[in-house]
Amino acid sequence: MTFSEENYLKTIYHLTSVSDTDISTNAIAEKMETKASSVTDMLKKLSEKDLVNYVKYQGVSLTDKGKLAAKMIVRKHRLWECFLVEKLDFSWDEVHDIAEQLEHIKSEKLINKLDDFLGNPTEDPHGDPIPDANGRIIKVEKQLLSEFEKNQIGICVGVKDTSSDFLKYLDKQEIALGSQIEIIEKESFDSSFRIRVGSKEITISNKIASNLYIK
Amino acid sequence: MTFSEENYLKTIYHLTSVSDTDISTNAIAEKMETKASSVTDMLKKLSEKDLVNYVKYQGVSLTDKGKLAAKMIVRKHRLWECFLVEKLDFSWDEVHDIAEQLEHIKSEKLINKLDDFLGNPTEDPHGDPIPDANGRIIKVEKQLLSEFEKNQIGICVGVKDTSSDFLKYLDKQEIALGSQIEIIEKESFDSSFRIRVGSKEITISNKIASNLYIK
DNA sequence: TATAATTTTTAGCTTTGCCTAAATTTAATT
DNA sequence: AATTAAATTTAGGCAAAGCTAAAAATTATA
Ligand SMILES: [Mn+2]
Ligand SMILES: [Mn+2]
Ligand SMILES: [Mn+2]
Ligand SMILES: [Mn+2]
Repeated sequence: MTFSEENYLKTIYHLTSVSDTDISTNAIAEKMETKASSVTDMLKKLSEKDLVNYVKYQGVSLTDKGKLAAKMIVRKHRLWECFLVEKLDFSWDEVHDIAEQLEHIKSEKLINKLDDFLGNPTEDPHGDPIPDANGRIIKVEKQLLSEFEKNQIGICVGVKDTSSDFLKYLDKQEIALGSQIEIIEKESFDSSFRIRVGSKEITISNKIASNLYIK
Repeated sequence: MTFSEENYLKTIYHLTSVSDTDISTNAIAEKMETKASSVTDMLKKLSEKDLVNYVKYQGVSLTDKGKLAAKMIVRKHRLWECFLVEKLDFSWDEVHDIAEQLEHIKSEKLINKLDDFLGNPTEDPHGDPIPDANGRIIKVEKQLLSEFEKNQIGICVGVKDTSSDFLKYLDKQEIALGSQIEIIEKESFDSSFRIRVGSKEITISNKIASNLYIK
């Protein structure tokens, strides 16, 4: 499987986890920052290999084979992110781009040994679940902070947006995975939040609150 | 720089370290298991980028820029091999192919952090030197076992052939880096050797002796 | 329902890296 | 020195993965 094929599978997998309906050519093109015509070409190729169910003009979905392949790539991506943060002392906003490269390294043995070396983590540095060697995922119940109400208290367990900008903003506000967050006030006008993080009280916009997972 | 360009540079670098004259198109083609015409194409491209000095029909050599780039690839290759053996518990005959992939991961920061994580090793699992971040190499004097004479004693510090087959043979004979080797007898007829490794006495062919570095 | 807008596919072109076969240059032998 | 052999390059093609522009299908709207 080529890098490009792997990237398409991963993109379809991620898009599926949001909507669960068939994925459109344009949605894939947008996410991959490529052209719809290029996507069509690749869908034919993936279909030929039984990795996706593709019906002209009707969108695409992963076959079981394709879903497993996608999960294995996600597994590699997230395990490498763990490695970078926990062993090499990278910060969580630096690891994604490097993991985008490392996820394409081909060796079952390598990834399983890496898994053991890291102590078989179930989540990556952004709170996303890591599929095991069989593709099984432990789902953790979590809600967006934006869905919380006044006086509720929770623990930050993940981020939806994993962009470097957002993660650095969280660092600045001293919000990290494991931080306790208490809703002090919810401003009805702009849906911003007044929250307590540790000992500090800060105000965050609704956009921020919509990208923080709380449990 | 593409994977292919990197592989060509690395190959030219390795061929140079053997002969130090200009490298022929055919030599590169043979080592890379490709065709001479493909090599010619790539040499033009590398020349265009000032990575090699290339004169039609006259062979090729690395420019300073090309040599440094090659060393950085070798550095990555060997550091990853160290990682695989020392941290993930791979054996020395399993790591080369995986390192062939890992050496193409692009991130200065990654490789320097990996270097530190491993304790800044100066040699890889096969006894080959690891260039530092500036491309400097600590050369260790070493001779081939085949050049040794009767009654000489030395320590095995490297292997010339790094094929899995040869390394597995050495494992079977319990010869490893650091093993003490004593020449008991040198058979003049076939240039084979009777040697003592640790407490055992074994006979090895000249071919084996010509692939073991001793100090 | 007919037309317009949007989405998707097809057709044809580009680049990279490889190939085979033919031409050219260099090296080795009469 | 002329011829033969070997090495190298050129010419022309192919597959992967991308692109633009045009055609076709689907969806939305008047
Ligand atoms: Mn990531
Ligand atoms: Mn992640
Ligand atoms: Mn190696
Ligand atoms: Mn090595």
